[in-house]
Amino acid sequence: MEAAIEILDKDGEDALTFRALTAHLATGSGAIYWHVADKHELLAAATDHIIARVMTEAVKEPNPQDAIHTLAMGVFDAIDAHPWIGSQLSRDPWQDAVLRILEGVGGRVQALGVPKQDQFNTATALISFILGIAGQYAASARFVASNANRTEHLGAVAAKWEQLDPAEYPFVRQVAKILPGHDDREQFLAGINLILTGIERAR
Amino acid sequence: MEAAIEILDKDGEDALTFRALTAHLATGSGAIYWHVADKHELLAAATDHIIARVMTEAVKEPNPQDAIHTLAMGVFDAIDAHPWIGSQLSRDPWQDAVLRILEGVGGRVQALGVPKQDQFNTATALISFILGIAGQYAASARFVASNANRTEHLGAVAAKWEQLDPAEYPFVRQVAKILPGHDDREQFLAGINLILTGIERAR
DNA sequence: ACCTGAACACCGTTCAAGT
DNA sequence: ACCTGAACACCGTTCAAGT
Repeated sequence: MEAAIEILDKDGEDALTFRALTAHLATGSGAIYWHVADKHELLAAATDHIIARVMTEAVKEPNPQDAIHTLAMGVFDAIDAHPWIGSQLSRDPWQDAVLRILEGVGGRVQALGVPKQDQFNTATALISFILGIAGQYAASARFVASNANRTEHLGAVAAKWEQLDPAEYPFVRQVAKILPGHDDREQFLAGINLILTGIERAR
Repeated sequence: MEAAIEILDKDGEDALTFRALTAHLATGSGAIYWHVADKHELLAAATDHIIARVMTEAVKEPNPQDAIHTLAMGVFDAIDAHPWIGSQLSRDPWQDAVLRILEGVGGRVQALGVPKQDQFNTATALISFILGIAGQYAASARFVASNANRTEHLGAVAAKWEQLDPAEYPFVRQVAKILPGHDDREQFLAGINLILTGIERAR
């Protein structure tokens, strides 16, 4: 598990192959298959390994709104530190790691006083948003390895957006100016707050 | 393009290989590579092909809230009809198809009267939620081919949830009862409405 | 019970050679 | 300009054989 995470963190998700892992552990592929059913289970276990730590740390917060914040930011930071988690989370909604997040979010949704029949839809809405961000963030990370060429990459995307047809893409052209300077973290928090406001209002 | 979509719809995303496509078109792999850079571009083009149609159909609606509804449901229905779109959308946030959705959503967010500095975060929050659902829905579709064993599959998931430790997973155990009977479409709409309520309130 | 590692059945992609 | 298809450099997974 640790060896797998090490490879994923150092060289990205494509670098984790059974051959790379067997080389790293000086073993045969059969040895790994004895402990894990397939590659998907390997990735899911590695993801759960990290998310589990994030969740237990976020448990302390007593205020439900704040708890959802810390919880969501915990997931965000985990994805930031290990971008491959983002792809894995958005790939399979029923893996253990997602279950942990659902429990954490769901508990706070309950504490928020959301009526019982709305709790499932409310919690999964938050989860969907978080997983959506996860996938997007992972995709960005795949393009840009270092933070140095991140701004460069966003600049290139923005330049492409500004060359779109003004009649067809007025909005995209307008936000192209904000894109290179925008803060992912703030953007994520804004989304969480939007949903929290919706929850509060609906209640 | 049509041949690729045909294969994807009939046998799922794993079935689209260059070998399957060349066999279907009675050509060589080089012929495809002449028109498309790589597999990712092929998938992105196929996705854009379908999303483009959805978007132009949703343009008519004058009321911005209703427009966001039709637009989101259009994407949802497209994923329902072609589950591979879900994976593809959540994989790359900067592909053409996502840009189309962003423009559609962004325009309505503007029409909703959201202050200029909040429009980007608001529109991308909606996009993130939609892409999050896209990934999850595609994952479900990967597990269950027909709708017949969908309920069966959800029942199995729910049964697993109910066997979790009551102390650690109280919320998940509680919603396990609702899971098998729940309606994805309604769940999706509830999420959209939650965000729309948040937008309205913030304004 | 757990590990070895060759072998199998695939992939995406390239590129010299054709028309 | 566009296509052919063999060849390359990989994959995940299996399984007889070992300890």
